[in-house]
Amino acid sequence: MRESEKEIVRSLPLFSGMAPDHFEIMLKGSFLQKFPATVVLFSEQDHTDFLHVLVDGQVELFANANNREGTMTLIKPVATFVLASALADGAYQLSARTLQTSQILMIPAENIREVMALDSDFAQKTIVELAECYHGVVRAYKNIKLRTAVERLANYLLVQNRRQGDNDGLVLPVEKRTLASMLGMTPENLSRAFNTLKPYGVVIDGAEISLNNLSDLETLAKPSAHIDAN
Amino acid sequence: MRESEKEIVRSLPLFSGMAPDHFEIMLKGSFLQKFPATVVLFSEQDHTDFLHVLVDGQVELFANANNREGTMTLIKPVATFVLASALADGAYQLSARTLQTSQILMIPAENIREVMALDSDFAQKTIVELAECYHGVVRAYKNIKLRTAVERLANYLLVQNRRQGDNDGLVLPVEKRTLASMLGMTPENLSRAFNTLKPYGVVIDGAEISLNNLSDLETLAKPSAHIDAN
DNA sequence: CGACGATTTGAATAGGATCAATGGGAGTGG
DNA sequence: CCACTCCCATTGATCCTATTCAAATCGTCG
Repeated sequence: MRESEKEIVRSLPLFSGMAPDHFEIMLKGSFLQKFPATVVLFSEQDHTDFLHVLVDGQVELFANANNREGTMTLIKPVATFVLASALADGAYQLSARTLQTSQILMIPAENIREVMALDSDFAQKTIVELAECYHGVVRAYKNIKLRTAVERLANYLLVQNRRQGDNDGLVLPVEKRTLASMLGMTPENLSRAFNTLKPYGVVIDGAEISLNNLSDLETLAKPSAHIDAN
Repeated sequence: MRESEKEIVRSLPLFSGMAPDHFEIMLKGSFLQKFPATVVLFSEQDHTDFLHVLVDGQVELFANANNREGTMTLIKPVATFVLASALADGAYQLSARTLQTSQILMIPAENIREVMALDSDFAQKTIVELAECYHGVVRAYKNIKLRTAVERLANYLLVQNRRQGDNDGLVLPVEKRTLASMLGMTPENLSRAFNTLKPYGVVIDGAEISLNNLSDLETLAKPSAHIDAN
């Protein structure tokens, strides 16, 4: 693993502020792996002893049941995933596939536990990270339970617009069918939802979306600090 | 706080095995409070510095958005709740109300952090508890995203049947309207879902449900170890 | 160019919500 | 003890949202 890659990992809030020797203990036995796009990394029923860090690329976490499949979340670099599984019983709860060529750092869960015992500051950060993962799922759960498909899309657009610099527009970071699955609808329904938003100033050109009437869109979306992420 | 009540709290996996003096540190400044039924304990936007332990009674966690309300989960004694909020930023993500007269122990979050630093075994248990909370929400999220209302009800009945001793029947632990909200449907739709399940051996008599054809019900429900809790 | 998959559109259907009305229990007060 | 009230639960009718199936269009890439 190159120094530059180490620095990328170290820049995560979870690892920043960690003593260098603790960081080295953690990386002992870790390995950085490169995967092509569209590869299934693991399945719900699998078992893991590694914390994963997506260093580069894009990963989709999804689940299957009753012959249906749904995207649960999208991971963008740099971020950890399956933290809870690695720290608890080791059972993945979700399947994962790469959406793009991706580099993933695998850290033995045992190392995490070892450093947590040595470094109570890191233990605290791990707790906070885990708590944030929890809140993330709670948000997603509220989103799908309390909003209609059009509302979910409208709020998604508002969040992306904010993240991409408040330029009254955004570029979709994933294919529309993946977005549809993440928002809990079919691709056909996503297409119709976009049409429904046209009167609210939403103009679609492939993956590029313009938002020409934010205030109307917000009136429809009713964004909530308790559901929508930053 | 009585010794008998302390023992109840101590019986939780999170606190069992904790050294007595650590347990006392944790309880310092804690208080046990009694609430009548139908009382809102806190709201989504509130802020907390306490871990809550439901010692007796029943509590519903719910959320509001767009003039809608939905039950997120039901807490039954003895269990902790809002662990993630207490340990992280202190923001509740959910509102809570009592469904019955309830006794709740409030433990200062600061105490938890203090004992975690002293006792790495407790820190590890806290992590595991938090990871299990996370997995619980992921299960709920998959449940609502991948199953229809009838399937969710069928699986709920199978889980309750198992929990209540595999006696081909069960007693609903909550009012049907609360169950409906928890399963993500209207009371009317729950009523119809029960009717849909009649051909599968489901007989309803108030809160008492008989399951007279488990194998057909399972065929419909397609229970999954990755969604349904134990 | 041709093939393949993603996206969009249309039509029909299903799942679920809403509105309205009725039945049924539990609790209250006379 | 009984009547009354209130809220929960059920049923019917209708509407709306979203899925399914089918077909056409668009884009990308070899």
